[in-house]
Amino acid sequence: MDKIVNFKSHKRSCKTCNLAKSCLPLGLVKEELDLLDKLTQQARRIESGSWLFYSGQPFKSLFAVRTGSIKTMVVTHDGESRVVGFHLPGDVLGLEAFSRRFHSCAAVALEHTTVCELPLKNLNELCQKAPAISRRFMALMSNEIADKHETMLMLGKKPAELRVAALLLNLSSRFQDRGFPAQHLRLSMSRYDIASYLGLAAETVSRLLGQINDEGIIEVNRKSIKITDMAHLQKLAQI
Amino acid sequence: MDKIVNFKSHKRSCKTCNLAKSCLPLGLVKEELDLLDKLTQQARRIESGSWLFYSGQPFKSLFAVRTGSIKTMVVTHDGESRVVGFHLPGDVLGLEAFSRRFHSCAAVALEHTTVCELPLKNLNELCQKAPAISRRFMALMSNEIADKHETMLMLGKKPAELRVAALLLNLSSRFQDRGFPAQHLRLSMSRYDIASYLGLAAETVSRLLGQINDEGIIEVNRKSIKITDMAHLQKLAQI
DNA sequence: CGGCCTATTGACGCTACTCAACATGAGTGG
DNA sequence: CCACTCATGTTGAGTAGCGTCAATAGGCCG
Repeated sequence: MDKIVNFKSHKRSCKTCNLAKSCLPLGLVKEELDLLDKLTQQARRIESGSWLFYSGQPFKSLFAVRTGSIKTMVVTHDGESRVVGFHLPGDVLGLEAFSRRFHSCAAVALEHTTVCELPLKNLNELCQKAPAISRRFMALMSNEIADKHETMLMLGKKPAELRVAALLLNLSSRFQDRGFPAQHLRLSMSRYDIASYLGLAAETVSRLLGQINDEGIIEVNRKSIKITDMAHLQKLAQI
Repeated sequence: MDKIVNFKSHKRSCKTCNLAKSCLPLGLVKEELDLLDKLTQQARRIESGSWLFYSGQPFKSLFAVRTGSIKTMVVTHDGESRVVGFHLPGDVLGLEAFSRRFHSCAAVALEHTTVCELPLKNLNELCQKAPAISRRFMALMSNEIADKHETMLMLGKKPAELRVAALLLNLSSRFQDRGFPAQHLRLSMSRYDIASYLGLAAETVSRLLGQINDEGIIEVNRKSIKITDMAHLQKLAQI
């Protein structure tokens, strides 16, 4: 019951990676994947709590999560930071830096994590050679914009219980997309991270997880969440 | 004092449009602009309050605001809607639909507005012919992601006064980018729109505008805002 | 001039924050 | 293996900020 979810993708090539259906390679043909493989660097390991990139750092590479998970956060002027996203295997990071040439958020590993690195240097010519890859990038970015819209919707004045329920469902469905049971989650992020992401206090998150637990909808045990009444949870999240 | 700001760009070509420095054409060379011009359709007029596109509509075109202003909003399952963005001349709309092939938000004119239309149909080959245009799209999207991060930061647990001050400053600087005085704003959106965007109640927005007015930092008169103490306003917004 | 929509202002209540104490688990060293 | 420490999570009490409801005022249109 400890490590319910354990993303694995030992393959070194995009062509054979089992995350290909959600990651960059989606929809690309063999020739394009070959180009992509040539560019992709050896996987990089990141310890829990250490940075993949930080806010203000020059934009050198894109990253794709291979195993583990990562949070992205923006830092306010007074030094405090807010979580703006949780990223699972197959997710691509760094897209927000294309225009400004430096990262406008920081990425921190939530656990032992490995990522694939795509140096920007060769990315431009890659896009030129294979327009499909270019379109794939646009699709990823456009998805991210739509995602942020969803989140903004939630952050604006929705009751706290709804927010927590919505996050659980979001993670659940993303786990499922990656081939894992939708009913069992292992939250790699802390209550503080969740609170920051949802615009709540950590105490409130803790209280509400307890409350939803008491209502018999989920079973909470620290990082482990078991969804026992999916329909009811969806009702809480107004889905 | 009524129509302080009145964006004008009568030219029909991207090459001569006075918004080119903030709009799509930014950074493109003559040949690329010619391609863009060939694609761009006759400007379209939209009455105040009517739709440019709505949520769920098939993705057929991108739009660039020429004159006027537009709000984008997402609709929740229970029918209520939230504003996710305000768009001024030179802003490009519809980028969130690239991936899903349908619009995930709705766009509504806040006043008499004209837009340039770029049909998706020819967009793909355009990107292939001129990779710089493709890169420009990516830059616009990446900017939008970074922008949404900023907004999410604000929506998460910032005091109401800070949110209002931050929005005023955001609009002010965007007006200035377009060659208009930073001190005079004409808000084309209603208090309800502002409230929805900031995750507040309309009454709260009204109260806080009044409060900031009483503090001698701005002069509010319905839609017209005059910023009299910029430094103080920036302090309120913690910038 | 009259009706309508938007904005303002006031009173009240509730949600979620803050501060604080406490519990629990993970990691460490003896 | 156990005791200790520290980080993380839980629980409780009190409170402030903002939302809700309601009434009123002001501008804009026909």
